Parts: sequence; structure tokens; C-alpha cells
Amino acid sequence: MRAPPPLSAAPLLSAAKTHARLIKSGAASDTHAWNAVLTAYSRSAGLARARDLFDEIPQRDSVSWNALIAAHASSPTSSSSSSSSSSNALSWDLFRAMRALGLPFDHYTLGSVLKAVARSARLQFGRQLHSLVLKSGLDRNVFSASALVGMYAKCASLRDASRVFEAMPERNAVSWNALLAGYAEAGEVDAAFRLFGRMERASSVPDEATFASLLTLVDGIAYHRLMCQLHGKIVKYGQAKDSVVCNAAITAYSQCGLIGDSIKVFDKMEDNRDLITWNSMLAAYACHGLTDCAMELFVKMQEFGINQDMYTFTSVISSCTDHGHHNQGRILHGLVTKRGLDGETPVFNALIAMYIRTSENGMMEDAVKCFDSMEFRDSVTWNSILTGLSQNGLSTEALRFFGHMRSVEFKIDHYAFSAVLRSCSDLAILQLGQQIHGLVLRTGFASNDFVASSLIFMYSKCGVIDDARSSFHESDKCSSVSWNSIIFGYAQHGQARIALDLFTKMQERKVPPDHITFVGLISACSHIGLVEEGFNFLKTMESKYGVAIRMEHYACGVDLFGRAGRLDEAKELIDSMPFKPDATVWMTLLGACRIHGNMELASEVAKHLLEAEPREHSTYVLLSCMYSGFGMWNDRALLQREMRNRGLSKVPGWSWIEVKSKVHSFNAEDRSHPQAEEIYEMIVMLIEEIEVFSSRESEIDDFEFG
DNA sequence: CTAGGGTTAG
Repeated sequence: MRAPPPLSAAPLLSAAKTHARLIKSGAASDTHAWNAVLTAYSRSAGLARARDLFDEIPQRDSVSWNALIAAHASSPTSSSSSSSSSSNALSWDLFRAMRALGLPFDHYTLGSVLKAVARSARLQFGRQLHSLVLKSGLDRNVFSASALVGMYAKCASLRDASRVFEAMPERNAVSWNALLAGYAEAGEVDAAFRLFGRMERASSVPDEATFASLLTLVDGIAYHRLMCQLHGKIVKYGQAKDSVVCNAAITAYSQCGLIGDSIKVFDKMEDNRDLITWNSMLAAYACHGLTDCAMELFVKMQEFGINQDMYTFTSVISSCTDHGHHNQGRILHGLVTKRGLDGETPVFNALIAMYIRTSENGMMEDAVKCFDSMEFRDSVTWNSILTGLSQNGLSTEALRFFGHMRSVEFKIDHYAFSAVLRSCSDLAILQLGQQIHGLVLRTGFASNDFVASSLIFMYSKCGVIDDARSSFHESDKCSSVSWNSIIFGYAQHGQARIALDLFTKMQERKVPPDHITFVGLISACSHIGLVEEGFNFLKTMESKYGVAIRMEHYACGVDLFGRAGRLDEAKELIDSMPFKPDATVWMTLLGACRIHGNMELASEVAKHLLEAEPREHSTYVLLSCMYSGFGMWNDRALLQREMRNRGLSKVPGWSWIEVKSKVHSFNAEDRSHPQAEEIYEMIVMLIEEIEVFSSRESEIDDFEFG
């Protein structure tokens, strides 16, 4: 069970005294005094105590009912128990009971019921209350009208919220903030800041709630400038010391990459830190992968006697990023149980994600154990397991789990579709992928960029580039995600010109490219030998497009020169790198040495590789292959002995294809298939055809956009 | 007896 919330002793004590006096002195009719006790109890002793007291009041009036409804509408929430949803529902029931008794309601009543409706996002009830507000003329009351704005904003009906707001004869900061919070929640950055500008011009003074909402909009390094401007406004309106503003600022600074400023805000707070302050700082560390800082802060919180909650645990658990933190993760799991937080779905979702990240072998036992032990699972829970299976290459299990989800879960969303389609790609099972595509179309997820991206990936992997293109057309195309996939698809299919045209279209649509876009573009150029174009992307991606060059871009660049036989330039590129090249970069160069038969450079490169990753079997295989090509049998024998000494063996690669619901698999030089003769005959024919084709000039299709 | 705001997991 959960520890009860800390009670504020003084008001509770004096309320209890009044309560005792009321019972003893026979002042039963002093409803005013009873109501005061009711309010005090609901604030400091919890909902149950308030309900008991309500039953004791001899002559209940509207105020008694209002107080009880208000108590239900603001009782604390917990994801595990259904107490909040039921207490919200009870507010509504109490309101109906009150009216059935013929008691009049007022702006106090409606304010509370609207709050309860907003918290449970029951828009239909909210609309009924709206008509009551209008009928009773309370729409001119600033409390009722603001509560209405807040209700519509929380139910994500921003048009209604704004309509009520515009019709208000009188507004205060709460009215402005209610609408502003709606825009902030929906991520409507422009609308939110336009409203803020109006608020300033209307001489409404922005307060701490205004800035708390605005700060949540800061999301990514692109908001750096905006954050500076906001900081200026906060100082101007004297809100820089408010704890709620500071808490939001810690998160905002972290979001725009300025974790140092988050720490500064946190350090300055000292006297007015609350639980959310600590949780925000913890989340900032976790988000930046600063595991040690997060752990240290977590311990410090305990030393300060802070009552850690589910937010604390979800953050500190999510700071365990890799296998190195596996033990810390387990300890935290133990603490979760000890603190009685094992009923909290978000905490368990974080644990599942942690076990997936920190597992060494990509196995999912721990995560599945968590999943099995949970009482309340939400879509995040299901999707985490599915995504974990899919990302760890457990494709068959992912497909089976997806089937399970469909049979028990209420709704499959874009996360699930994206993951399961990815597994279809990995297995190259087109038929099942097409069936799931059908499901995607029926459920209306085809326009989602993530789903479309997986569809594009699947079709292009299965060689059906036209269907990949159709899926691209159906997507929203509003993020780089689907663009990247189609660019990759055409790059893999050797149609670099189309990939480059797509990049032009992407820019016309003002979709910002990211680091993955450039991997696609450079490798597209590499595949058809557009060396200068490819190198140009590498040279300008930082200066012209503001995308930082990463290791994989250098690997692409090495491939670009390497495939074209310009091995010296490939080597020069590696030498010019501002950071130490990793194994992939060297491996790319080694591959190029093999294609172009440069044994001298290959030996040099192999030295780097065997030093950096002595257990990588593919280095030995590539090198040994080259030795045979050059007839260097002694070197080959030495290398193979070395490989045996280190306990390494060649891991064969497999290919497979699905024909009429049967999967046929092959590995190199494999003649075990019953139709091997025919298959190899066909390969010879295909190779001839390819040679004829490539001797002609390649023709490029025109590409149309929708 | 009322209304708005800050922290979490894919």
C-alpha cells in the first residue's frame, strides 16, 4: 500500500476541535461552522474523512454540497487505483443528487463540476454543463466562464475553448492561462505566443501560471532563442523566483540542450525546492544520459528526506541507459517494490524499457517478467514489449506478440504498426506485411509518418519500390521520417537521381533534414558513382543545413570514394576526421581495398581494425579472401590460425525468400535446395541480363508528387 | 465552498 500524503497538522487539529465542539454543544444548526470543518477535512485529512463528515452534517445547504463536490474534483490522482476517475465521476453524481434535492447551484458548483469533467476529459458532460451555464446566465461570471474555457482546453476542444474565451465580458489571468495551457498542451507554439502577446497588450499581467505553460513549449535546441526571450519576460514580470516557474525552467533548459542552466536554476533554488523540482532535475539528467548525476541526485533526495514518488522512479530508472547500469536497474526495481510503487503503470513501463536497454544479449526475459506481473497495462506497456522484440531482431516473436495484442488489446496504434512492420521487413515476408498494410489502411494510420516510414522500408526491402512510393504519397510528409525512408529506398535501388530530386522537394516543403537524411543522400550518390555530388553534401551539411557530421557520414564518404576506386581520397578523408574513426569507417575502406585489389592499403587498414576490434570475424574473412585473391597463401594460413587461436569462426550470412507462403533459405555456395540446379541456372541468366543492362545507359523514371 | 500552472514510460 501507498504511504498516506503528509498531513498539515495545524489546520486539521483546529478543525477537529471545532468538530468536537459542534457535536457536544448541540450547535447542530450552525451549518456555516460544519461547512468550515468539511473544507478543512477535505484539504488536510483526505476524501474519505470529508465524506464521513458530510454525512454527519444535520442541515446540509448548497455550500456543504459545493464543498464536497470540490473535494472530489481536486482529490489527488494515482494511475494504479481508479480513485481519481471515480472521484471525478462522483462529482458529477453528487451534482445530480444535489439538483434532484432541489438545491440551487451557483458558480462555485459549476466551477468544481467542470474541473472534475475536465480531469476525466468527459466532453459530453462538459457540453451539458455548458448549456446549464448559458441557461443560468453564469456565462457572464468570470469563474464559471474560465472553468468552461479550462474544460474545453483539457478536452482538447480548442475551438470551443477559444469561442467561450472570446465571448467573455471580463477576463482575469486565470481565463488567459486556461486557454494558453490548452495551446501549450497541444503544442500549438504560434497560437500560444500570439495569445501571450495579446495578454500583454490587454494589460493582463502574466503570472507564474502563464510562464509555467509557456515554458513547456520549449522542445529542442531550435528553441534556444525563444528560451532566452522567455527568460527576459520572466525576469521582467518578477517571476524568476517562483518555484513552479523554476521547475518548468529546469525542464525547458534541459530540452533546449542547456543542462548547465538547468543545474544553475536548481542550485539557486535551495529554500523553495519541492518534489517536482527534484523530479525535474532528475528527468533532465536522465534525458541527457547522465546516469551518475541522476543516481547521485536520487540519493541526495533521500538524504533531504524528500518523499519520492512515481515520477522520481520513472526518471531515475530511465537514466539506466546500457548494460553497464544493469545492476543499478535491478536495485531500483527492488526499491520500487519496497516503496509500494509496483502498482504504478508508468514505473513498470520504465522498468520494462530499462531491462530491454540494459540486457546484454538482447533477450527479453526480465522485461517480459515485468509485463506478466503487471495488473494494469496501457498502450505504452504493450508497445514497449513489441518494440523491444522488433528492435532486438526477435521478429517471429514480435509477430506473435502483435497477434496477441490484437486479440486482447482495445486499440493498435502507430507505435505498434511501425514496430510490427519493421519485423516484417526484417523477415522479408511481404505477404504478411501487405495484410498488416490492409489493417493500417482500415484503421486510418497510413498517413502517420512513422507507420508510412516502416511501410516504405518494408516495400523497398522486398524490392517493390513502386509500393514504397505509394506509401510515401499517402503519408503526411511533415517530418523527415518518411522522407528519409523513401530516399533510402531509392538509394538502395540505385536510383540516386530520384533520391536527390526528393531532397529538393523536401526542402521546398520546408521539412528540415536530419543526420539520417544525409546518410541516405551520400549513400545514394555512392551507389551510382556521383562522387562530387556526394562529397558536396558531406562538405555542406553542417554549414548549409545545420546538421552535425557524425561518424556514419564519414563512413558514407569513405564508401563514396572507395567504390569509385579513389582510395587515396578515401584515406585522406579519414585522416581529416575531427574524431577518431571507428571500426565501421575502417571496414568500409577495407571493403573498397578488396574491390579494387589494393593489398598494400588493405594491410595498413587491417592493422587498425584488428587492433580496435580483434574479435570481429568479418575483418578476418575479408582479409583472408584478399590473400587468396593475390595467391598469398602463407599469409592466409597465418591469419586463419590466428582466428582459430582466438576462438573465432566465420559466421555465414543467410538469404531467404518467401514463395507461396513457404520460406526458402540459402547461404553462400549452398546447393542443398531441391531445386538448386534450376536456381543456379537462373542466376547465370540474371547475371548475363544485368551485364547487358548495365552496358546501356541507365534510364531514370520521372517522379511525380502528391 | 470556486476557476489556470510545473515532473514520467514507447
